[in-house]
Amino acid sequence: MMDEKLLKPYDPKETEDRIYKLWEESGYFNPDNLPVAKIKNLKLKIKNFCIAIPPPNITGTLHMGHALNAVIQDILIRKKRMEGYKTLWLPGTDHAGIATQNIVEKELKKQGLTRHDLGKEKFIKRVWEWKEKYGNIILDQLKKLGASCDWSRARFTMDKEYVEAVETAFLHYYKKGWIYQGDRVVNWCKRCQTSLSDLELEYEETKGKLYFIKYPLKSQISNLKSQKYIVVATTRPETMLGDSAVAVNPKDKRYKNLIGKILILPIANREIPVIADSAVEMEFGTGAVKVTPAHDMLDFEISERHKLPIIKVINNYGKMTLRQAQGKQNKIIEELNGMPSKDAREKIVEDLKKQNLIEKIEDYDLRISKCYRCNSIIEPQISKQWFLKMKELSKMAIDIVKKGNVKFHPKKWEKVYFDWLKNIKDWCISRQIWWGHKIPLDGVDDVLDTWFSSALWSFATLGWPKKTKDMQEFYPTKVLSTARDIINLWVARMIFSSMELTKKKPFDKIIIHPTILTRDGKRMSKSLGTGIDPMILIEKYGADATRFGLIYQMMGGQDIHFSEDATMAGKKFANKLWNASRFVLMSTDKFITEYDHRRKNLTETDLAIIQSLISIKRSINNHINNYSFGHALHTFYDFFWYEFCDVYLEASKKQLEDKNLKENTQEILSYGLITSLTLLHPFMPFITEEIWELIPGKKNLLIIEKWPKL
RNA sequence: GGGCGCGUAGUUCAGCUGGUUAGAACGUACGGUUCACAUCCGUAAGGUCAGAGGUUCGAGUCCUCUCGCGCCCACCA
Repeated sequence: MMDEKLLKPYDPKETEDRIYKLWEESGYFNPDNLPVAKIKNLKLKIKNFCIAIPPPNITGTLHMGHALNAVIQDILIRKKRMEGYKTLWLPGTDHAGIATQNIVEKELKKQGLTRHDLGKEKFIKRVWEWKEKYGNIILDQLKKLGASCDWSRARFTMDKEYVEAVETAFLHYYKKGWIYQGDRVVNWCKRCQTSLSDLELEYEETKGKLYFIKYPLKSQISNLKSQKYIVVATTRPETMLGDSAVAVNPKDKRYKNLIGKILILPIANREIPVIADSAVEMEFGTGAVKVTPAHDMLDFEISERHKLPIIKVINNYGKMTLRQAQGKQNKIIEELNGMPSKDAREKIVEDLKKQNLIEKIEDYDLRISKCYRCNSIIEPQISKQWFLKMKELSKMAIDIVKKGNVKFHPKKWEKVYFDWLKNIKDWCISRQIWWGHKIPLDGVDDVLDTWFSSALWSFATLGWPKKTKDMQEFYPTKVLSTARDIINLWVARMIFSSMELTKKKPFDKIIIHPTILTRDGKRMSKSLGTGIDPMILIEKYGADATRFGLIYQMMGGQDIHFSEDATMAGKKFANKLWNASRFVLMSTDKFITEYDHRRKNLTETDLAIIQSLISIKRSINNHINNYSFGHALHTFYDFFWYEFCDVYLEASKKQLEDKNLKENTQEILSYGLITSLTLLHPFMPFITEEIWELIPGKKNLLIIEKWPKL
């Protein structure tokens, strides 16, 4: 008897939630419930396969990149589960320090409140409320996509056990002497009121000016009578009040006789020395650089070498603070004090012009740094921060990839990784925000860089530092699939954290997936309105079609110029599959998973389709193993539509009427359909499982059906 | 300043280690379809493979240069 369902066209909306529930109730997302986990025979070595999801930030909802990444991981997981591995996909979310704090602050602002109005305790409570809401939305969205994660193991980077892991890691480094506190010039965000690491900056090219300023010599030099001053070039004249020297390159002949001489710093009227330091580029500007240790990283390093005083002239809010700056009290200094640094620049330049101390002003293209979370301009600023020594850690991270024990796919991304690690500076791990892991030392208000905790993700989620069964079974994990923009921010740090803390690598392979751009190749962005919401695609076309659309366009490592047409094609394809299945199920009630093609009495058409099936099984299997998901899906699509449907199904109509051919034809139809559903399941899990439900004679859910024999 | 990637039909892309008249999808045009599917089937038009030079019996595929587009990194103030 035909199932009533088969009379209607395929409806993803009616199907998907029901099928997902079926999976959840089966318990098979949890590796401990899989048939393989019940095997008692000790001789059989159970193979494990684990992926820890890159935890989405709780700042909002999933975007297309998350969706693509989730589908990639789900394909790998579903295939391995069908291959009989004890398979775990561990889900979770990230507290995302600054990003989340900012977004909750924005919410408060709508009510006219700041975080200071609430106070720390109440504010943090608010953030937890936000987390409850959005953390769950994200997990629900992953479910909508069909992600077969073990939700019973879901983790959050600030849950109780995770806090323990973070503290253990910190203390481990601390005891080793790798964590130290010190005054350094760091990237300071005036809005977020915190330090940021170099990786947390974004850069913007802007048109600026290069100011050439004359710094007069205190005394005339006998053999160089014409020399009355040194000209320095700067893009930031307002910082000059904090200068404590002018530096030149020791090899620079132009300034040879001036090294050690004293200059009078204009406006401040302070005496500063001319020093020699090889960090100075002779070719740039005039070859003489003003040294402002409190507001420039290079200058700070120079000042350490030369033991120069550090004079802070801009405060944490970007305003001039000139108590230390002046030599002699003067009117201009008084006026400048408290002024925003931007205004101070104009005022200073104006005054220098009056004194005839500006030689020239040139147009200059410069690159300004901005906060990656709030887009404010960064103010390099001296402050007391915590640092983690990178020397040993970066070496470990380099070695394990060099040896080939951790592999990038595509391989070219190794270079990005190596280049960063080779020139790495110590990691500033403290942040002056409220939302995050507290630095475990008494009396410290700072929190840890959010990436410090993310760096522990692959093992903290499995129970580290405890010696859990999960750590034994699933660590190291097998694959990390992620976006290229966090190779250093996250992947590299995960690798060295793991090498040091667990003495094992965190994963074998790193898949760097394509970035999803708009059809015109622009960045998808919410604020520009160029983004596409994967949930809307699911609503319109269904989750299978959405998955299809993403993967179908994922050819090679090339970025995807996303076109909704592919999603629409996915919906059409789902319908094609549905109708073809209807036809097969109306024509036969056999259940054939393997077919002996050496059997006689086959028509040419029979032979051709059987040979195609053999070849696509192999091809799809290889493509998935090589992470060529797009190619795998194209292979399946072409086979199923143009060979199985257009050719074989059409031919079968006549063959079914022929008594001598009928049985064979039925068997081949069944074998073809069952093989197809199995191969397609990792890509389009809902519809394949739904059709599977209708197949007479099936024993399991498709989710644990055996992957076809090659 | 350094690095990476891309430029193939109107559009989005395949084309692996160089080898027969360069492929697909979508779009377009025309035709068909009561028999699983109009979310269908069939037919057709469309490309000096960015440009120049080179290696080769043979290059979209390898090398060099040029042009165009995109991305990343860097302490030239």
